[in-house]
Amino acid sequence: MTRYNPKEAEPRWQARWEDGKAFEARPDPDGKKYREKYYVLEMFPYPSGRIHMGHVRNYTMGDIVARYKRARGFNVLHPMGWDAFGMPAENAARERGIHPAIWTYENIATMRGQLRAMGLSIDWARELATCDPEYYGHEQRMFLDFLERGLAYRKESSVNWDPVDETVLANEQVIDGRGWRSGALVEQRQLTQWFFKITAYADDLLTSVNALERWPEKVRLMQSNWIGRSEGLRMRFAITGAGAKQLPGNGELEVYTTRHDTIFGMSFCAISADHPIALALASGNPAIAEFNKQCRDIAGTAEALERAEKLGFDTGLRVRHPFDANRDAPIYIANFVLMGYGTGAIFGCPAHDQRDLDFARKYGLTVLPVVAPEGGAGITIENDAYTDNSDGRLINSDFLNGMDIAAAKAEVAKRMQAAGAGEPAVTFRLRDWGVSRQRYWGCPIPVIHCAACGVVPVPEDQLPVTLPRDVTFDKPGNPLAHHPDWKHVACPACGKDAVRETDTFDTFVDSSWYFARFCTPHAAAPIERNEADYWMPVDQYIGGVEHAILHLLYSRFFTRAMKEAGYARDAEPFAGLFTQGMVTHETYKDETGAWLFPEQIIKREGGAVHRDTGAPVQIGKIESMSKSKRNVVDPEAIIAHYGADTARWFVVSDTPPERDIEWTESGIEGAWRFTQRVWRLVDESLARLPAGHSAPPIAIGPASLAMRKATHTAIAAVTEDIERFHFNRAVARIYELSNSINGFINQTKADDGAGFALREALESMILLLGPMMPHLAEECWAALGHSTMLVHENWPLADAALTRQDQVTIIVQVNGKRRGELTLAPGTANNEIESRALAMEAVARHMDGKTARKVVIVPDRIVNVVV
RNA sequence: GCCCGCUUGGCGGAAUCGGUAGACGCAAGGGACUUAAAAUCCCUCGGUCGUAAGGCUGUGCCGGUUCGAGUCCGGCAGCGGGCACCA
Repeated sequence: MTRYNPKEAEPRWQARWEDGKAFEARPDPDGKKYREKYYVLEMFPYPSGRIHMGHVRNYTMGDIVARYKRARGFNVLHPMGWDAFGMPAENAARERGIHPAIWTYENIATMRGQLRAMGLSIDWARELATCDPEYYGHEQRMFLDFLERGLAYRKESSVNWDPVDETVLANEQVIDGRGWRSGALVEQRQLTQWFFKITAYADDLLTSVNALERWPEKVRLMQSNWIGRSEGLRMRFAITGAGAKQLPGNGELEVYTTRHDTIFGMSFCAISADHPIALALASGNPAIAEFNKQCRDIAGTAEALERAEKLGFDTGLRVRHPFDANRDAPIYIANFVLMGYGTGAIFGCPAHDQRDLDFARKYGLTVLPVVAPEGGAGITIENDAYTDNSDGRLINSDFLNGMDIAAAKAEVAKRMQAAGAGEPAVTFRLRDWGVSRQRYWGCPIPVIHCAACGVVPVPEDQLPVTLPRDVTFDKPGNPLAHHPDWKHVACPACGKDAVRETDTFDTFVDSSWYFARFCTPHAAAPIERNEADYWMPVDQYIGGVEHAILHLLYSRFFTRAMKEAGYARDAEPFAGLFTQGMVTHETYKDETGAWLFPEQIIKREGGAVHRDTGAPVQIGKIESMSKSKRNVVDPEAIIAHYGADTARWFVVSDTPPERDIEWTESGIEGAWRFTQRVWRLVDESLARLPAGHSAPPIAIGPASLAMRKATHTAIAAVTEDIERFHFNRAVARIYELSNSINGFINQTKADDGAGFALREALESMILLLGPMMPHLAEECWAALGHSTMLVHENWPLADAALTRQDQVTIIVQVNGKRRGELTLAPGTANNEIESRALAMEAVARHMDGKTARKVVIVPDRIVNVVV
């Protein structure tokens, strides 16, 4: 008996696949139209240095789909690339003095080797890295097209500014109001930045997401909530008193509300600290200026905001109630009103909005309930606003009294419209996408700023605008801005001295179109439509849920923009999406509370000890693998020890792919045992197998027939499970088949057709596990006497005649409780089933001498005698 | 706070349409082979009563619909995720 040695076999098969260009994707092969395309893509990795188990899981799933679809006759595109721009490369430069490009390309080389060792069926000829000018030059080109179409624009916007590092921080880089690296207090700064007009597609992005049937419901919902459509009324109130006309808005305050039914409960209006009126007032009033600044500083830090008290500043201005000339309400500047949403101004109805209520209580404003719950005995408001917006009738509201909420809304909208003081409005939560980053390691934004001509696009023949290589990271701020000469250029329009834009793109821009570039990765244009139209959209996209909103939404926007600029046929990039769960592991701490790596501990009965010192180890929670908690297992070490197939098998066994999986030592051991078991089954069978391609035997014995049935049942089940992404179930079905084969081999006598049945069973099992364990499958396939590679084989087909059961077990119940079973031919008539059931001793016993009141029969399944 | 999801043996999980709850794997226990170990193979494995046959009970908790509920409906609890002054 020989043992399977993955260390030797895996590189050998990888080389053979490569030599045979087995995974090279060609559009429309042989000029024929009958092979349907299938584009499977996993989210490309950031080249951090080494692959982690999350990558192994993600890429194994994608590879299963790719190999399966290939075997089903599809023309499969399965590429790989690198999301290669981003901060860690600059951090490495600052900390270790290594150039971002060197660091990045070294990491790519390492990780490419690791991915290759996994035996993924990838078309490496299409590999790309976003930090390559060959890639980002096309991005710049498309940006200029977007600019021309008004899909990209510049505006001033406030950012989190770290005054020590002289850099803009993302929200998640601000911790307790301080920069994550410098620890300096973060300020809000107004900067002119580039934006993509994603809001232009807000409605389309929202309605279309619901049509993406092959996306998880959860992701569609998250996107819907993120876009956040609301229907309401925009209305204008007259500001009373002298001088009102001089204010922005020409004497009117425009507010947006979705609760116009509560207009009679209005006790104040509030405007944002950035509202034009607030800004106008601030210029003549230091107290207001100070208050506005305070609001902005709080707004910068998400955490502080959470507990922040409602604060207001009474402007002294008042608005007249639109339906009651005798009523008016004060205008406050309030810290909880956002300039970026609606009109930046609201009317406050404390009785029916919690924020308004908190504010009103603090400043002693009137709280008048105007909606009472249906059929209720009146309403009083203490500390909780009545915010139900579907159940209730209007009170204290003049002509609205007695109406339900919907009717009251309609009535108010009608009257405001008639008065020319309001109109229905749809508002989105979604904001335009700010893409400027004050960093070096990103795609340069291809524009030039000229004192005379303004913003001038870099002419096409000067693209790509490449990053200068000679940069220093010895001082804070953006190295591109510090570079002695890179930014100084002649204005393309007038020829005078001008400067380049030194901001680079958010790396989400790079990942918003890489899937399209994969279709024609070497084209001179960003996209070659003929080929791209053939491959796009991605049929199956696979990645982590953490990208459920931003990456996927940005890609959906970008594809729409590309379509508008003529680079794409379809608006939606990803027809099918699967979000896989994370890989978790137990955590370990020593006596001092320091985290320990899994390989530093030994498990003992009831606990664990340190491998070297023998000191007790505390076993902590099972958490997502992370370097900081040291609960990581290195894929390279696992592959070196067990081989790629075992690792691949483990990450799809037992746990449904969308859920978090726990990595365990015993789990990988179990997978390893199965790897060897498959080889052994094949190896031990060789002596008793007939040659390949023999016809089914004319006579077949009962054991061999049962084997054939088990084989075809497994084929049918595994096929369906892979189609539905139930890899863990497919694995279970393959285990069952291997158990059947093992039993078949171990039985003493071989009946008619045994050799044929055994070969069929083994070959089917090998074909079925091929997508999961491709190297082992090739090795077995060759051992079974095949000279061609398994990657070129077709997927096995289940013979319906062999998956049909010829005996069914019918459960016999009395009053819904299981009392026995009948084994009958499928399709047995109901009266036959009934009489057989009633004849059973166990049934008679539990009927207790009573007569059957009713007999419920589900053919081939169950019979229930009710007494 | 709002929205969404989940809850099944010691563990991961299976049960596609309301019809045998616990497939398959892991762990555990017993046995075979072996000088021994490893590897491998066989058996047992929700709880409980019983020598057994066979009962009873059991899918987070309470209630409902149904001949029949892990599955459907209502309520509650716990865990997880998303959003979070979005008017």
